[in-house]
Amino acid sequence: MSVVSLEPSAALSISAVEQETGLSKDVLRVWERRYGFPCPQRNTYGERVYPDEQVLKLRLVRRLLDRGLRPGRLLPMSTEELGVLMDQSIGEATPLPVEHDLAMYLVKTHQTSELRRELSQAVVRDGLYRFVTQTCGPLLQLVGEAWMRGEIRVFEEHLFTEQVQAVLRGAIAQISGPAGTPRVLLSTLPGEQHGLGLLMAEAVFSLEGAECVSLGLQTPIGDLAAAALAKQADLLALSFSGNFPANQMLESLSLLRAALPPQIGLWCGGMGPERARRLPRGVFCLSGLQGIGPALEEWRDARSRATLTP
Amino acid sequence: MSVVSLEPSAALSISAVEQETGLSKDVLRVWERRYGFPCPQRNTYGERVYPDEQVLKLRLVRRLLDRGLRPGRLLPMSTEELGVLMDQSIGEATPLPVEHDLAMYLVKTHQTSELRRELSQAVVRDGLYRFVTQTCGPLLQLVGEAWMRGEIRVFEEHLFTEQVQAVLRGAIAQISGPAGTPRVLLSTLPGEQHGLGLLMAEAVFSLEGAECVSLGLQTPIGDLAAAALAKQADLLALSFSGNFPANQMLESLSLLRAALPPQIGLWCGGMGPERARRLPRGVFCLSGLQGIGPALEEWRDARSRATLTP
DNA sequence: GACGCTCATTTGTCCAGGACAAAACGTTGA
DNA sequence: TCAACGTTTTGTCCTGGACAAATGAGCGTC
Repeated sequence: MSVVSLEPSAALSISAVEQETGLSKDVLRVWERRYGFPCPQRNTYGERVYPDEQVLKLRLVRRLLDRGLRPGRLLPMSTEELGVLMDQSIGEATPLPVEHDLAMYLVKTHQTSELRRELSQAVVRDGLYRFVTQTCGPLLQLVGEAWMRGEIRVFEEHLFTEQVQAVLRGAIAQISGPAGTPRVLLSTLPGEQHGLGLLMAEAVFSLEGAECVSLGLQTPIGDLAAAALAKQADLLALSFSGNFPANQMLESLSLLRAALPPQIGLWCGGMGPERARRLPRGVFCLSGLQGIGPALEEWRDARSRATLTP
Repeated sequence: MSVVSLEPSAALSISAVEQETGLSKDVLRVWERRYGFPCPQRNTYGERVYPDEQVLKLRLVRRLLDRGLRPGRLLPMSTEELGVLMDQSIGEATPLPVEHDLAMYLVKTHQTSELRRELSQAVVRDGLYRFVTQTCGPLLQLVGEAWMRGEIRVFEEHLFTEQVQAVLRGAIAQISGPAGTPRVLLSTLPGEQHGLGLLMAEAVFSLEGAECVSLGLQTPIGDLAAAALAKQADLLALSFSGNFPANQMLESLSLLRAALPPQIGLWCGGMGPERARRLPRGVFCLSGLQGIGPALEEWRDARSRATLTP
């Protein structure tokens, strides 16, 4: 009945592995039956006990699954082969501008206040738009990749996130005016843990003259539709990180499109939708933060045309 | 294979109920076997389909479980009887100051910018300390209770949370100095979704002259220990909402206490620990936000005594 | 009355292995 | 390039039995 994982190098129960890897118990068992991996030992009571290396491999598999690879192909491979695949899909480490190098250094040495100062300076120096698109976005990606390569730990990513969030929220508070068109409702779907993408989008939307109403993270679908109506939003914008399960994203977008009145636009952005082949009808995919400006322009054009020629 | 919950009044699959209620599939099935509740219908494929009312009742049961009651007693009861129990454990609805009434009205009518203005004014008028302890805290509880009674919807709570968060973060940014004693690391455990408690604590800690480093929500246990060492924290402060599973809280706190060097204090606060009978040795429970000041004072006393008489 | 012990009961998790829908894939034809 | 269709892969759900851990009750001791 003990559930939680404990000592550093202890072997884990099936529940603990479920938590660690995000793979359900059913999946862990059925993989073992079908592919022969994982092949946990058993304790005295016949319960599965997963050695650390297998958990590591499972985590790798999980990441590659999220990138569209399939279990039947991945599970027979060795940990090394999986590592190679992973490197390929991450791509070459891009050469860094100096300031990004500095930021990564500050993250790795936990110099949070210095990091925040650098970021704040960058906002003032470059302006919010360039800060978001050229500093924030790339940095976020760098940190994410460094985490995947195991170069930084979770808490270091958290420290980084907090600093960026503080700077961004401060900047947004300054520029957001009371009114504007269109009125944009921002949020993420349940399960999405990452909020920086949303915050960056809010910054750019505000800069482009839209009125932003953020619901924060993880709003249930029904509530998104209800909120859009209640706040009389023109657009509903959703942010997806790269880890968000692709199936769930597509399914939820379909449901949401159906639940939403047709005149309310449904836009989405982030690593999730950019990797998707095709989105449901009536769902618009923003191509990066830079795509927000042109998209808004087009929306306003269409709107004024519709108003002028009824 | 379809998983996600959908239309407003649709009945839910076992996976959806697991997500909604936090009760595992195994538990849902074994309760049905043992107590005859829940008693879901079946779809064409023989899969369980849970009507809304049963999900509602399960949610109630879940809450009461977290308060120390036991399944064998709760499950045979009717929804009404459970409601009575719930009311008892919530306590009488406290009479509201007028300003809280106004805030609740603004929440229910989705007047977000008005709400934010009111909150900002309150900060300036009453000072941050009184704002946090006398406005923010009680309001948060009111909103939570209103949600439990079904008076407000999830998205309305989200809108509220965003406004409070914005105001709090703005205020914290202004007061937080670079140094101070003790150095406090703040976060929540994985699974904790609510961040306002943490933010309020950060505000009070900062006001009391401590140096705050926030890790944001949901930091894994191992990373909390690592972060405390890396940032040379004096205290690790964790926030728990009332929904957080009591068992998990106690178990995690034990683990954490063991993983942390003894000279680093482990403090916790929020609805979770306040209801707990007894916490693990070496874990200190803050009694509300007002408890932070005295606790810090005592910590500083103990510290200076230890330094003076080595 | 506080504490420690044992024993019975309650409760959550785990297991096995079968079943089946939905997603992904591959092929064909327009 | 796209649509339609059969095949394979894959995740989730099912049943019902087993058992350890948590809880509570009863009892004796300090």
